[in-house]
Parts: sequence; C-alpha cells; structure tokens
Amino acid sequence: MLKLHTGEYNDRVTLFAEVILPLAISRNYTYRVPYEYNQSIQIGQRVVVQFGKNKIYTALVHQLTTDAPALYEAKYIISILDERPLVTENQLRLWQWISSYYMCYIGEVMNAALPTAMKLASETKILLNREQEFDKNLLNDKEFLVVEALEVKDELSINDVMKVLGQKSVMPLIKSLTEKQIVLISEELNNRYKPKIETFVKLHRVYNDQNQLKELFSILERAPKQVDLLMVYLRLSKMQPSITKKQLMEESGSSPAAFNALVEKDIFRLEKKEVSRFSEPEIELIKNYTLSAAQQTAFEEISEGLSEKKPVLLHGVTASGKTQIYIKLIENCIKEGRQALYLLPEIALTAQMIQRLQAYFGDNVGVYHSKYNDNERAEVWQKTLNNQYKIILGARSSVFLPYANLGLIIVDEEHENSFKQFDPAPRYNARDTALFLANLHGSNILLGSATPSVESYYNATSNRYKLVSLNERFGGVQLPEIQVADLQQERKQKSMRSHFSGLLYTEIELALNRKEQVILFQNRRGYAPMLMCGTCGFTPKCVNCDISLTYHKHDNKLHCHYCGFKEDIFYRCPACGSTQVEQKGFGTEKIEDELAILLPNARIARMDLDSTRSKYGYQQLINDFEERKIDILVGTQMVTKGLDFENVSLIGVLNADAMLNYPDFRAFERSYQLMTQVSGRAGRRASRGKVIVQSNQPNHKVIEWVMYNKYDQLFKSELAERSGFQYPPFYRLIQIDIKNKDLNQVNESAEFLAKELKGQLGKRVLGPEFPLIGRIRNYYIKTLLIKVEKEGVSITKVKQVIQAAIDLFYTQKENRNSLIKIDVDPY
DNA sequence: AGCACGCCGACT
DNA sequence: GTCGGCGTGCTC
Repeated sequence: MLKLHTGEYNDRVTLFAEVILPLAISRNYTYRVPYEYNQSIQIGQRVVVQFGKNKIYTALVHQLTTDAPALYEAKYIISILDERPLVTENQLRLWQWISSYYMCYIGEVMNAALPTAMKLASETKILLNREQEFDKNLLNDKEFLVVEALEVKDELSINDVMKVLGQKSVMPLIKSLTEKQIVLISEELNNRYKPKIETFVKLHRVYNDQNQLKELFSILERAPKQVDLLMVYLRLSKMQPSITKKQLMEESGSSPAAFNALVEKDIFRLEKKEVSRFSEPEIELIKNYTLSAAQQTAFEEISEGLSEKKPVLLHGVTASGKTQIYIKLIENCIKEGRQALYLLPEIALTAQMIQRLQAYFGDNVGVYHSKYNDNERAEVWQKTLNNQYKIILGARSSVFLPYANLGLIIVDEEHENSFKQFDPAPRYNARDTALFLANLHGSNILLGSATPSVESYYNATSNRYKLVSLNERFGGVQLPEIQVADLQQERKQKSMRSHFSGLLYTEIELALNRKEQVILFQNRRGYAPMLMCGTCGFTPKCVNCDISLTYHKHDNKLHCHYCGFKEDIFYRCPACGSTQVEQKGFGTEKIEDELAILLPNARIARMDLDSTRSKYGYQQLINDFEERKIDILVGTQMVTKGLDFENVSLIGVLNADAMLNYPDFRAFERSYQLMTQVSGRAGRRASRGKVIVQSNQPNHKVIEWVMYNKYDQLFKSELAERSGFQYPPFYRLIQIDIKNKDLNQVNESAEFLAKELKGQLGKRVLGPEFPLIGRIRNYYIKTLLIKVEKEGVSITKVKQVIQAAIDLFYTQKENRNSLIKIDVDPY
C-alpha cells in the first residue's frame, strides 16, 4: 500500500484510510475519507466509523492511500475526533510489534493501549416513538412489557430489554416493534473524555480598594449570610491565589441563595477554567543529596553501560538504595531534555513511592496505573503527548503512553511476574516490551532488582546486558539474620503452637515487647484451602472448575478462587452425613484468627486480595502499618513488594514448602525471590532484622541460598536444570490452550492441533495435556507447550507455522466451537 | 465483539 | 405449527 503523508492531497483526490478497530479481528478495514477531511486527516487520529449494520466504533487511522479497494464499496468515515494525531508513529510500530510477537490482533493491542475514555463505542438504545399513535391492545404480551418499561424509563439498552423479558433473543421483537414504528432505535455514543472544569470565584476589582470594601460591608449590613460568605472569601484569599466555588461553599457552609445574591450584585465574579484532575503536590523539593561510595560506583558503571547503548541490569541487594541511583539517572535524562519512564509493578506503586519521586521532581511526574479512573488516564495520555511530563511513573500499561522523546526507561523489580499480562490478550510482558520500546526511541534502559530473573541475569552474564552489582545495604545496615524453623522436629517436640513454631512464636513475642512490628507471609488467602470429610473423604469442589473450594471465614462461605463461585459452608458431609469435616491447610485468614487467640493484645491486620479490594483498602493498610497502628501484618505476596517500613524487625515465612514444591519450572526461582524480597522488609534501619522460615525441609538448598544470600548459586543451579530440561533462557516457550465446554470435543480439537503442529515442529511440541486445573468456568482445557531453541531456529517462522496450523484448525467444522489462547513467553 | 441468518427442539 | 435456543459467518 502506498503510504501517504499529511497535507499532500487537494480536495479532489479520493482518499481511503485503513483503520484499526478495537476488536479481536484479523484484518484492518478500509474506509473512504470524505473530501472535506482531505486536508485534515492524519495517521494516528481517531475516526468514527460504522462497522457492521449498526455499530459505531472509534477506529484509528493506520494508513492512508488513494487506491480504491477493488472488491467492495468502502463506507465513509463518519467523522474525525482529533485535530492532531493521538497516537504517534512510534506507538503504531510498538502495537505492530506486540501484535506479531505475542501473536494477537492489533485491535486487541489498541484496546489495551488506549484509555477507555478515548474509545467511544455506540450502544444500541431503543425509545418510544412519540409521533406514532398505536393501540396498546394490539400488542402481544412481550411487546406490551417492553412498551410499559419504556414508559417508566425513557430508553432501554438491549441488555435492559433482555432483563425485562427474561430471555436472550430480543432482536426479532425489537425489529418488529421498529417496523410498526412503535419504537425508535438510536445508536448512542458513550461519553468521551471531558476536561475537568471548575468555577472560580473572584471579588470584583473595585473592592481591592479598602474604602470600597468597607462601604460594601455597610451596604450588606442587612444580609448577614452574605457578609459571612464574604468574610470567608477574604480569609481564603489571603492564603491562596485562587478560590473555587466548591471550596468557598464548603468552607463557609453557605446557602446557594446567599452566594447567588452576591453574584447577582456583581460583587462576586465567576470564571470557568479547565483544571487538572491531579492536585499539585505540596512537597518541599529535595535537590541535593549525595550517593554513598558504593552507590556512586554503581552509578558510574551504569552510566558507562548506557553510553555503550546496552541495557544495564542493576543487581542490588534489598535496601541498597537503588532508588537514589534511579533518581540521579532520571535527573541526567531530564537535563538532556528527554522524558523518563519509571516502570514498577502495580502493587509497588504506592503513595510512598509517588511522593518520594515528587519530592525530587515536583509536578513533572505523571502517574499511570489501574487504580486511576478513565478520565484521569486520558488526562495523563494527553499530557504525555504534549510533553508536559518529564517523568512517568507507572505500572505495566504505561509502556503504551505516547512518549514524544523518551530518553530513559527504568524497570524496577524487573523479576516481578506482574509485568506480564495473562488475560486478556495482548499477553505482553512490560519488561520485554520496554526493551523494544527503548530500541524504538533510542533510549537507555535499566533493569533493576535484588533478585533478578534468571533470563535477565543470563543476558547480563552472556554480555547482552551490562551487569552492575551493589552488594551493600545503604547506610551500612546489615542484611537480616535468617533462621529456619524445622517443623517436623518441632512437631515431635510438641513445641508447635497451631501453625507457629516455638522459634517463631518466641520471636514474635520478643518483637512485640520491644514495640517493633512483625510481618508474616503466607502465600494463600482464605481460611482453609480445602475441606475434607474425615469419614468418606469427600471434598467440596467448584461447580464450574476442577478445583477444591477454599473456606473463607469472613463470610462463612466456600469460594472458588478461579471463577468467583461461592457456596454455603456445611457442617455435615453432603455425601455421607458425617460431622467429621476437617480443614486441610491454612490461609491468611486462619493465621490472623489464630494469632488473635494466641496474642490477644496484639493489633493484627491482614493484607491480601480480599482485604484490599476497595480503591483505598491497600493504601489504608499501609498507612496504618506505617503509623504503627498495627503490630502484626499477615499477608500474601502483597507484603513482599518494595514496601519500606522502618520499624519492622521480624519476618516470618509460615510455609516455605508450598512454594518450593509448586509444580512449575520456576518454583525455585520464585521461592528464592519471594523469600529474599520478604526478608528485605526486615531491619531496614538501625538494627539488624530477623527472618524465620518455617519448613519441613530445613536443609533445602533454596532456603540455604536465601540464608546466605547466594544468588549466584541459585543462578548456576537453575541454568543447569533449564538447559537440561529445555526451558528459558535456552528455549522459548509458547503455550497454546484449547478450550471447549465439551470434554470429548476439547480432546479431539487438542489432538488435531497437536498432530498438525507436531508434523511441522516435531518433538518441540509437548502435549496435549490437562493443566493443573483441567476445567475453569465450565470450559475444559487442554494445553500444548512448544519449546523452541533460542539458537539456530527462527522464532518468526515458528510463529508462522503455528498461525497456519490454527487457520487450518478453524477450517474444520468440528473445531469451530473450540477456543484457542496463545501465550508467548507464558511466565 | 455484535449481529443476522438459518437450523432444530419443545411448547401454546 | 412457531417461538426461542444456538451454531456460523461477516463486518470495509
């Protein structure tokens, strides 16, 4: 396709735009550009188009051409939404790359990349036709129901109609009602981004004069409410440059009547202004600080690596002060007039971190993560595009922002698996995407971690990245002392107190006596992960998934952690009627419960998915812990991520075995990372912290490596394992899931695809096999794993083979109702 | 994704 | 018979 650029065409040229639709479809579609847009249309702008019979979508202009499509008549673009491109050419290249690397549709990438507020789609609404007289008696029951509902509520969505009728197929009915002209159909566009407008109040200029003001007060003598309001205004105006109506009303508690009277008399003047949704931080800027000698050395080594245009991996022990080094690098980047992106796992993006960065860079920092609402995200997008931010601090989706001039990317906690998006597509890894993004912009990139991922460390040791190590904790604080509690032995000696070893229990008491705080880590939420009948062995399972239900005490229900199914707890076994129902295993809820019994005076809180679901739940817990309103924090992985608490002296890992024995090739790597990271929360200030790891395998080599901080031992051992068993970093993995509601069909479909792939790729294809959980949300699942050697084989070719096999797969009728999910680098 | 079309079972 | 479920194919 001929690529054209803006401004080349006069009004008489017939232009066509190939657009990306935010849908999971395999092709892009071509629309005709109305002549009046010839001058203004540009690649990267959003346009409104009709797709299919009624639907209206926001599409993105991807290419422009004068070639008319040969096989069909193109529809016209309805309108253009942006004056200038909203998406840059570099972003389109990134989308393209993600789409091909992660084997997904570019529409899916667009969907993930653009904030929802920027994607308007139409929703079909039906309304009564007021022009048309009709006899209600002629309607059938269902038609009557719909008309009745429309008399109560002016418009109904298709979904509303379904609810009203209690049935799924409603289109035929709506169609007949439209034909009789009883109802009208409208395609309503949902709101898009609206800038936030606030009304500011100003006192009329003449009252700047003290005499005039005095006079005003005497005039208002008989309106005391107005005088009050005026007084509040004057008080506020001394403290701040501008006052919003909202603030004035809140501070004064005044009635709108008094306010309106003052506006009416032209004493107050109103002004509407666009404001940012983000309040400007009122923090004193810290400008000067010095790096320690170790930090300085690391900083210089990093700079050296970056100047060679190599990615750098910073391996710095926990609490070694990596953030200060990052800040220095960001400063340098900004000095060169370029933008910096600081990527963090969602959960580490706390108020703590944001404030820390804002303390150095003030309002140059843009923040972007999933807790922001649509309008806030759209605002960050716009400001990034307009180059109003020098730094973006964000979670994985911030790789999608429209950077104009990106000079530096920092991926902190680069080993974190939350950089990987699992569902829905695009199943991208933000760390790897950031590496591509850096290449695209010619920017520097630094990966940082106390526990690097094996693949990054491998890249560093094989000279693809530069490795910089920082082995010293900042301020000379020692790494914590790690002890193992031997659970088997303690059980024999009867020194266990429920799930706490004598060793851990004593240390908790000691810490509490010293008024120090404790973190307990148990990587399992809920109360008991499994119930079992002691008589017949019955275990309650989810009705939709092949998984046993977890008992949650807070609502006294059994939960499925995969589909959200809930069911009442039972006290008699539903299978045999026995009352001998036993709880197997333990989760965070149970720990919290038992602690409350053992240590009735301690203030205990729990941090897991269930306790942090609300928008501020997580932040609230962190604040309370920071302010020492909590003595013991019990939590899942959440407690391991980059939090920085001064007063924590003891960490307990309640069950190291669960993670060590997890059936995944990364179990050891993950266990090492988790234990090291959670240990890093201890003793970050003055005194040396302590960590107790409870295990049935006290001599497990991974525990030993954690105790003595032997990352290289872990690395060496993992490399040997992985080259032997064909895993990353020596092999690439592509996982293909085949899903079907029917068990036989899933087997046959999986067999078909496996045979096809094995024919081309041979023994690189493993499976099909049922995964650990063979059925989720009523879909049976079979998994194929493809292992492709890194050297000597073109991964692009392999992906083409896979795509071809899937295309062939869907030509077979019997496979059509099977779903296929591809996950490239599924870890 | 959403929507139309067409085929098939179970109800007035 | 027909209504409503569900599979199948198409959208510029």
